[in-house]
Amino acid sequence: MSMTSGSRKRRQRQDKITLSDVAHQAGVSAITVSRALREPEKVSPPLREAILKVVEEMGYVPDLAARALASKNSGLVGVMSPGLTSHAFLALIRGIEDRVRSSDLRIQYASAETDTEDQLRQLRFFLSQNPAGLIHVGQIGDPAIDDLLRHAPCPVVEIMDVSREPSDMAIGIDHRQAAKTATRHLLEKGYRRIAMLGGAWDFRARRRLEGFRAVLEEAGLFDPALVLSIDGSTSVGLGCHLLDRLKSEAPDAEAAFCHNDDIALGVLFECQRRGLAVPQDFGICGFNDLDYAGFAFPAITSVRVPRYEIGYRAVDMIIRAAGSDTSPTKRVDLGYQLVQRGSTARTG
Amino acid sequence: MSMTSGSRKRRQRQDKITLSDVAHQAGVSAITVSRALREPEKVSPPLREAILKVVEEMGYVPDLAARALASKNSGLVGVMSPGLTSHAFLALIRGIEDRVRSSDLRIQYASAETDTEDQLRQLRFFLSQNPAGLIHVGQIGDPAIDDLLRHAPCPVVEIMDVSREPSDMAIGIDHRQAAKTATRHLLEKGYRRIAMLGGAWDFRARRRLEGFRAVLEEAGLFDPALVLSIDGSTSVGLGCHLLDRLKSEAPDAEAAFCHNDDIALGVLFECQRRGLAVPQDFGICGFNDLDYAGFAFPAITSVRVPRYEIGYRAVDMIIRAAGSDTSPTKRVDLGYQLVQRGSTARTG
DNA sequence: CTGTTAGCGCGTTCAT
DNA sequence: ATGAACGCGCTAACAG
Repeated sequence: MSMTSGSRKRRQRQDKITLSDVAHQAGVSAITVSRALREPEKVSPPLREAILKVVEEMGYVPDLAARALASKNSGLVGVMSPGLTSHAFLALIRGIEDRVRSSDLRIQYASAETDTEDQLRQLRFFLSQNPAGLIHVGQIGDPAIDDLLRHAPCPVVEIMDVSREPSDMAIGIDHRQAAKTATRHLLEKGYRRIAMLGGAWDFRARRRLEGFRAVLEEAGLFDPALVLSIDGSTSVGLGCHLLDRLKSEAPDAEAAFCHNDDIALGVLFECQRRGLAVPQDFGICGFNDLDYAGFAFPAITSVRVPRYEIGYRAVDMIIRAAGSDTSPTKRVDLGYQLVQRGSTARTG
Repeated sequence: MSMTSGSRKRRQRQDKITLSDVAHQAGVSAITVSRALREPEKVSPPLREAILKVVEEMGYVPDLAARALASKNSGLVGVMSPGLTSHAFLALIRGIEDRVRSSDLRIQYASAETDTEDQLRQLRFFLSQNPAGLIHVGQIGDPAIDDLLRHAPCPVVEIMDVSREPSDMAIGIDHRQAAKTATRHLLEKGYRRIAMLGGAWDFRARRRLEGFRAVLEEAGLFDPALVLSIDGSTSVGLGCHLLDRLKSEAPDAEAAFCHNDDIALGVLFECQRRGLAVPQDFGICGFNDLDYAGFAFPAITSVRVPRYEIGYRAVDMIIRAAGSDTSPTKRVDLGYQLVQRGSTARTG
């Protein structure tokens, strides 16, 4: 046909249109075009319209690198977490994007691995872009990461858990308390040999284990043999595997507080496979209250975490922190909610 | 205590360390430090080490905006898709990140909404950063988006489906063929009244519908009343809802080819709730083969898509396209695999 | 192998 | 309300 797409593209790269191209065409100076774009109210209406028309015609697109360099303001907010792509973060990301849409900020995600080295790599990478803010899924305990966050030259919001003093700001829930509520619920339903099944023991999972353990110890029912997990990421398959292990190591186990809903779902399937009736023979409580929890059969009791709101307000906190000098709220606990469903609805 | 974190941070922003700070300290010129960092082999070993030591001591971090501006090379690859956070893209993102790790590229994700306007917004945003490449989950049909991609001044890889001529390059599978295979499988298992249950009819879903329809029409079994969907994103809950509707509108329906595994799982749950035996009374085939498909009870038949490899090789294609002038492979079909499991294992 | 010069495209500052 | 000069931090191109 015509020339290859490759050469066409290469050519285009050369004729990049700059601010002064537009200015020249419109018969004004570059700075006026710049203002017409960023601070329209500072340019007289007729001129403004004329400029915007030229911008449109020429297909001018501002160069964000140049803008960031000149203004020392990248407008970039970095969001970082291991396993950011997990189902549980979907609502979080929606919240973030919704809040960002009406601002001039932009978001960049980094789905780091769980190891410290990779997280540091990603953090440094954000820092090299003069970020306007950082959102970090507190998963820490690592002093090197803490240190980097504490010295970051921008607002930092640690999200999901608020049970400890944040480097800068934090928003989320108290995972220790949430676990207590869930565990008490299982006790109230008459379960006694209660297990905790989970995956990687990140910071939040450890907090939940603390809550779980505290409640059961108070009741004189805690048994470390009922706490099962393996390293690595959680999955439905892992839930199946853990129930298997649990029932072979402790056949009398009669309920499980699960690390998340994926695990809970796996446990449910494995119960079905083994002919264990849920909730009569075995009770299941998940965590996060993902969309499917309410639709499983039986529906899965879970702990609802306000993930959308956490994301929305995390961005909000960054905007506020950048805006005013008055020190804003540093720690926000949004609370959780135990959603009781069929998987723990044992009667008698 | 001491001063607030806010003022501390503000101070830090001022003492940003630049290349010439390091150069001064090390007693060399700025460009030499720059080279020591980017092209170490061009600097004599002793000098290089001395410089890197100073870099380390001063905590110098390169400014990517300045680098991008000066070199006209941002090294940024934009990944864009509606619903990027869905469970199905987890493996894709892993593949992308794994390939990128050994390169000097960096990834930025944009999880656009499904509407054209938002997608255009995100695309323009990428383009304003001089991207080194674009990865787009072909979901199109929209001429405005096609046009933007075609004229992008960088390599563009459309991923997931390869059933049509790409703007630039494409890698994925043929969704039409995949649907044919799945539908034939249901026929072979003896199902006759076969439904297609889905969510948003994006490009790939439409392709699958074509394949589904072609096979059933050939068998004289296609019935438009058995194609059910609603607008909006898919979910387990939607799967439940659709089975409900299906059984009330067409009580004799005996199998479903589902838009994805989420829908399939919802259908499975709803069957359980209704006391419909799977696979005897009702057969279920999903799509994607997410991790849980193999662990459900019964395990769910699904179509495995090589998502990890698609991500990995998409980045690879961008790197190759940027590297050589020889025009590389434009369209790569990675193939799919029907994974037969219990949910369609009807005997007789 | 190392340094000098020049400028990437834009926004800030200060003038008009 | 508009513009001129300058520099952000870095690297390309050339020089030595």
